[in-house]
Amino acid sequence: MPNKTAKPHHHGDLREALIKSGIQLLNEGGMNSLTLRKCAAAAGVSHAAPAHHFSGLQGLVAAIVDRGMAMFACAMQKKIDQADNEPMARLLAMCEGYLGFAIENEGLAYLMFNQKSDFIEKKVPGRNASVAFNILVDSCAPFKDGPKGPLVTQYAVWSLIQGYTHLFQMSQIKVDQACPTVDFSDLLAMLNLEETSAYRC
Amino acid sequence: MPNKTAKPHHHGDLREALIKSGIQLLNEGGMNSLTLRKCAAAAGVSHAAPAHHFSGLQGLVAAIVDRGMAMFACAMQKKIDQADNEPMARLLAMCEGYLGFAIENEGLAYLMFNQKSDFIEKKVPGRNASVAFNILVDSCAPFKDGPKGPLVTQYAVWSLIQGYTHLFQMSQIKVDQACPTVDFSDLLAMLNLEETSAYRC
DNA sequence: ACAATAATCTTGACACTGTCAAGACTCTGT
DNA sequence: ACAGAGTCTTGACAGTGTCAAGATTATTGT
Repeated sequence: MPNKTAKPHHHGDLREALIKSGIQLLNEGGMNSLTLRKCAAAAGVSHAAPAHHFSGLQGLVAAIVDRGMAMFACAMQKKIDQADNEPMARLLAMCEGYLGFAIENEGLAYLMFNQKSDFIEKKVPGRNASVAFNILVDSCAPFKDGPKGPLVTQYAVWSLIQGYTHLFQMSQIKVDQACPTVDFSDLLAMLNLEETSAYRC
Repeated sequence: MPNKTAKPHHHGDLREALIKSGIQLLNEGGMNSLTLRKCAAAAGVSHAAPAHHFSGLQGLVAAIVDRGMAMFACAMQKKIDQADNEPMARLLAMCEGYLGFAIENEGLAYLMFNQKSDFIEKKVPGRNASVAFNILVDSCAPFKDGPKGPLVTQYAVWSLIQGYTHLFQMSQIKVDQACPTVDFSDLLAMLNLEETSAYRC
């Protein structure tokens, strides 16, 4: 009879374990620490085992990105829910969730935000990526459309927060001691955002 | 006597050749195509030769980034020089140079923009990176400072163009057929930029 | 219940990578 | 001319992703 206390031949939930190991490796040692073999080792499994759950490294990355997107969406939504029920406060909260997630999950966020999306070619972005994207869209919805529709507002906010996050990650935004700190609310305040006359819900 | 037509033992300008090969590899096959051994092969030299010119792969990358920054600064300056002598036109031109460079040198730009800068720790960013950064600063100079000084304007513009470029590179901005194209001028127009009353030169 | 099949994991191999050490070649300055 | 510095080659090593073959376990059909 099989000894249940000893290591069983089947892991049980290797796929999940590999994703978790991968995220941990990412956040501990950055992009270059994410390795199929290290994930396998962390899960206590041989180096070729992951191949049966993901199509190579690319497959594992895709799964990790999808998982990350779920966490990302959660982080933003949580901030939004804590904010005042007022469009600008909620938009800022969304952005703070965006940045906060990137800071707290540096390696993971780097991986996520540097994935070429299949948005155009396959028209099928990851499920959780869509959830995250919709949070951004919804946060922008209460504001007046630009001359070319709502996309202008969305892209402006997205570009601004993504750029700020990116510069932050690349340590190009100095958190200086001398001059007053420039935080994201200062940048957001520079955007010409007008709320639509009527609150919709 | 040495036969000059045959391959000489000394390359002549290996350092330069490696940088050029590296940039070509980057723009042809993206980040994962940049390899010390491939650069060496492209320069017709053994796999360990590069070590005498750069401190490993990291050193080659640093040199390539520095070279890229020079090209980047050129691209922006060229656009600025072609623009009307008017602050907003020049700012937009700078941004178009920024984006244009990233599009024309996809792999190189990706590498450059994803390098963690030593701006804070070593206080010494690459020489050419400073040149490029100063072009951005100068382009923002004619506009009124935010409540916290000129940094707000700089970071707003930088974040916006960097974010837009990044999203573009990641194919997250759809160049759609149905809805009117959102280009960067639309986003820049959303920024609250007021020129200072007096033109300074 | 039991055999066939599928799923899961291991082992071993391969090509490719960066890096190092040792040595061979070539140029330069004196 | 010669010594030394600079430049490049060769060979080796540990990691890496990926594949193929096989061993082990779970599931399914009858």
